Amino acid sequence: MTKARVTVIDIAKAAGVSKSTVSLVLQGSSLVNEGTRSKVNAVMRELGYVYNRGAANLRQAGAKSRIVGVVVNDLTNSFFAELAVGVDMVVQSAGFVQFLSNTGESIDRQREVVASMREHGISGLIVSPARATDAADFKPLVAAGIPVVVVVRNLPGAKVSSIVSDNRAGMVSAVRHLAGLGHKRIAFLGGFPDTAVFDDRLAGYRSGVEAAGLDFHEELVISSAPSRAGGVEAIGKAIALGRRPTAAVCFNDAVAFGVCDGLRARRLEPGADFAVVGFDDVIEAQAAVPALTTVSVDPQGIGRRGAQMLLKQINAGKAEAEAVTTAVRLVVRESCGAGKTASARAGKSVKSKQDAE
Amino acid sequence: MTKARVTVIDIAKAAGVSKSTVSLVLQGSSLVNEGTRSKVNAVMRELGYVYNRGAANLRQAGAKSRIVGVVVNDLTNSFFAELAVGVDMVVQSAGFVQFLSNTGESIDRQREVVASMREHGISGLIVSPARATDAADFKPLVAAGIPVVVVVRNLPGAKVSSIVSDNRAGMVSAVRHLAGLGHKRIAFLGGFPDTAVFDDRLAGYRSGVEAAGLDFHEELVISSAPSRAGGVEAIGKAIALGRRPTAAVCFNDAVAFGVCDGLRARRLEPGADFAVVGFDDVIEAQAAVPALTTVSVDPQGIGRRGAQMLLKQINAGKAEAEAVTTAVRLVVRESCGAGKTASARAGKSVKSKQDAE
DNA sequence: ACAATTATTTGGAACGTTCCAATTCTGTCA
DNA sequence: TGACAGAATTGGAACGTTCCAAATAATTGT
Repeated sequence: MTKARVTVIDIAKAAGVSKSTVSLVLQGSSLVNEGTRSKVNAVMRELGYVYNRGAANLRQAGAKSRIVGVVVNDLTNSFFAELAVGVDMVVQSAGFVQFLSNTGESIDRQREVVASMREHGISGLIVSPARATDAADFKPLVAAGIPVVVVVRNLPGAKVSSIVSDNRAGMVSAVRHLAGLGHKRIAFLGGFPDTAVFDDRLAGYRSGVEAAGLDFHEELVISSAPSRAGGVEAIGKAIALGRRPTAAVCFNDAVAFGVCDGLRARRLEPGADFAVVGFDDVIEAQAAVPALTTVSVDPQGIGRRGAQMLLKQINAGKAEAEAVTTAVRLVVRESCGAGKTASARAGKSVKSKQDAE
Repeated sequence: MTKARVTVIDIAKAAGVSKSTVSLVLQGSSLVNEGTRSKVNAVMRELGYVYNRGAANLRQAGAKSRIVGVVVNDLTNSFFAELAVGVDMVVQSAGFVQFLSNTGESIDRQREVVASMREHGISGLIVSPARATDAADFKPLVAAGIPVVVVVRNLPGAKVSSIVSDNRAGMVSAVRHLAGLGHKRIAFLGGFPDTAVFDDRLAGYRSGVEAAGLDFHEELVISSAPSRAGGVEAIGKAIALGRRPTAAVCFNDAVAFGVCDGLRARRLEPGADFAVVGFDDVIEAQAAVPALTTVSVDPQGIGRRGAQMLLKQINAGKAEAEAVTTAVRLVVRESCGAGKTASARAGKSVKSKQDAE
């Protein structure tokens, strides 16, 4: 129960050196004699000294606080939780620590947390922006020389780095797979049309359809909330169609699960009676029955990659914005009807390959 | 692209007042004249001032940095992700910000992140300790007057607050439910025996069994890793038993899912041929087929509650440790064989009630 | 109009660190 | 031995805020 906090001056006094020397030791400078260094270290341990990073980066103005901010729009979604874990891994082993906040798609909340993070002097920010985020919102940050990396959702006008998955290519391969299984009418289900991610995935769907020599039908594109409930709704409309589709690619896995629910409610078995393909490859995808065929995007990898990019920019002082899109791959399981029969070894993922049943 | 950071002094100069006055405004003091206040605020907005919290809490020594540290052992597990979201909610709306780190059950990592958080001057810590955490590890923190709240896993010897779910009662009600369905041989599957949580749940199982007038058989307790794979393993051993059980309560949901896998591999249908009950109620529980009957612990609620407790202690200066255990409730779905037949409306949770089929 | 209050405002002096310039200590070499 | 280079150390002065005591301005009562 020591009263006052032990400071660098206390250490200096106890070790019989000056505070400057202690500071030097703290920074691992090579200027200090080996003997003094170990003595100082010993005293620090003995007195239970804890470094005061706040004071430090008050002095080294504007420099490195070793804090990175991480803002995600929905931590409840395991996709983002994985992403955060990825970020944490590289950030942590670089000696940084992460401020993590959840916006729950609230743009106000987002503004608040970003402001708060700024006050705390973050040296960089990784953000998966809430829907309808204004690109200008991050202007002040970059103007202040704080690197920003946008992940998962692109932010059209902003001059910041971004890293998004290859939504287009993912959908193309999903459609190609279904077409290879003989499907002629393939629907695109779910998602809000006002987002960049939706546009990309839809574009991929369209070019996949055309590449397969099929016709693109407007009516087969049915948008809905990107949720399980949305999926139920979308498949309902799809089935009500005059010429109903026999397969669907879904905006994301949540929608795909909803589609499966909707199918079963109509006594149709996903996989056998109707092919379903998701997008994201959330952890539940391989656990579900039938296991979901889906486009895997490796959120943790995105997190790691984004963190690396950010750290690079932090260290470089000021790097210019770069935009990378990460590869995705189709993981064929059961819900598309192509997988081997359900076995206890569910979850064994198979590289995209058109092994028709 | 302003060069230097704008400080309280710049504001003072521009507004024609002293820095002290600006500081007063910043803290919302009632001492300052309404006119000056609004003028200062205007100037701040105009110059794009950002508060430097680091400098501030350097001065108000040891006081409030408005940062709380959150350390979880496995963020990938949606249980903990939800918990983090719960914490974030209350912490955020109290004007705090959270440092979140993931230990991945590594005790070294845990030590590192806690140290790092301390250097950053957190004003409190919420931690779900990694397995085999030494109670003494948090001694320095509390000695320094930093409140610590342990969640989910108890830390026997430590003089810190804790909030854990009522593991015992949960298991009692699970067993009671199964017994009410007519099961006579109920197994306890999964989990590592060296943890406090395991002990509690096992104790609950035992007293549930005895309360139902059944005999406790050592052989029906089969431990394993608390994972899906562990569940597969455990059910394998259970089935190999001379007199095999007809139902099982599982250490957690992951184990329960593994048990279902293992049953299906042996052509047994969970729910119909063998009753399975989990623990935790992770989000996948209601999505799975069959939907998992499980003990719901509301991780988000624990997060909220823990955060409130922590904030209370932070504000109180120094509150003594309190230990709370939160109520749990059995959610009856399909995997125990008691649920209504699987419908599209899966996920409708039912309050524990012995509605035998 | 004057003292007595009360309402505002204000210069330093901290807080714990890092940086700079300057100092003291070693040897070493002529 | 004295000069000199290099190694090791050191005393302030910052950094941007808050706090304190004290000063100034505005208001009141008489």
